[in-house]
Amino acid sequence: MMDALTENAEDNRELILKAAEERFSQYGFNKTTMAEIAKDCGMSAANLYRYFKNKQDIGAAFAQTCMAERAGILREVVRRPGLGAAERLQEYILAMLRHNHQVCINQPNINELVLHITSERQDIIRKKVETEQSLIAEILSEGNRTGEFDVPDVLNTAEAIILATVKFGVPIFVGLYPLDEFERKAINVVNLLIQGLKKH
Amino acid sequence: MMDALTENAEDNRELILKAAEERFSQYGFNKTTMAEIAKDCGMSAANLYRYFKNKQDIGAAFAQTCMAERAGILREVVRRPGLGAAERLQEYILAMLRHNHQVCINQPNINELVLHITSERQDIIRKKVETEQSLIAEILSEGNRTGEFDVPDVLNTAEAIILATVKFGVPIFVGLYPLDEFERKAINVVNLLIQGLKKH
DNA sequence: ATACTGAATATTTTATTGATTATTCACTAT
DNA sequence: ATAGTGAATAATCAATAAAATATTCAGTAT
Repeated sequence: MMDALTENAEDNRELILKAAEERFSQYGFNKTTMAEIAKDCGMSAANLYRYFKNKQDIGAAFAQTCMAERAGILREVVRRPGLGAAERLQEYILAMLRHNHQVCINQPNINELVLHITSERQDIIRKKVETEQSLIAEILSEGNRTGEFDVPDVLNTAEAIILATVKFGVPIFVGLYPLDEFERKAINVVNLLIQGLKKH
Repeated sequence: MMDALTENAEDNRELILKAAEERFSQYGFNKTTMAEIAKDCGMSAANLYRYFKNKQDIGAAFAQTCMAERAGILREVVRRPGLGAAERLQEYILAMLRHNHQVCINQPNINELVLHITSERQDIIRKKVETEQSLIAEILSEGNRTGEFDVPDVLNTAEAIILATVKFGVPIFVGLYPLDEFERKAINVVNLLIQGLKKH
């Protein structure tokens, strides 16, 4: 899979990533050194470069893990049984808002890392948006199927919903209002959107 | 009006503000000194403090001018004759997007200043949001009156529309896509919102 | 009193340097 | 060949000093 590395190479990547994640979340990206990560793995700093191009790439891998965790939480809402489409969309946005809030408040180091890395790795953002677009598309399709919604272009509409709810999923806005006010605002927006999605 | 200052005090404020605006837009906020502004006005730096509490307050006054200019552009759309409510809302958002874009591209210094000042002067932001909320409320009320819309809570809905279109009016997002793609996205979002506002 | 100034002080920015850290490389071991 | 190292180099950070700038103040003029 990785070009010139054999069998346990992937294991080594995992090992390094685990050590790095530990350090990153405890002390932040800038304050953990390659030497520290290497020591945690029982190897030399130079050897890290056999598995990752540079420190930023280790950060990027971690950022992707974080994105995947967020996607997992959102996917749970999409798959959760017993919700109507409108209800599900609202739960989805609220879950996003709460998770975003949590990470920013409780894991500022991680958040800072993700922010820093993604500012130079647009591809990670693109992939994240793509994933979340398809999750919302799933909700919309379900709504179409049950007759609750009437959405002609599911993907395009999913994109519009992401755009319209940017304020609830992006870290920079987190401090702006207390969580409960934020939830109120999110519900307002979602209700407006749902009005536009419904079959009339 | 200003507490202890007489007649031409207001004129002096204007003079200072004009000089400052010139410098700020040409060289940026940080790179213009109080001494320079003072020299442009033919007075000493110390004397500036009779008219403004400090440099930041001069910047804040300028920022408010910029906000007022933006509000003026948006107000023109709200008052423009011969538009349906839905059409007007779309024109409003597009005008906001284009103006935002313009300022960020053509006057980066000004934009930087506004960004910097408003980060420490939440009151200016609050006032801006309030103004724009009432402008959108005007559009919604008109839509209600003509029967095009059916919006029970005009102010609340105006707030939701502002939230949902944040991405088109806030400088940080400007570089994200080329203008025409941005317009396409904005139209998508507005159409979705309009669906939700319409009388059915 | 109001309007203003030059000089004094306080704060911020910039430049410089030394130390830390990331990254590369020549080399050893298997 | 692959996996690894220590040492060299390059890039970045942190501490500090020097310079520039914001702000205050004591005092002059009207």
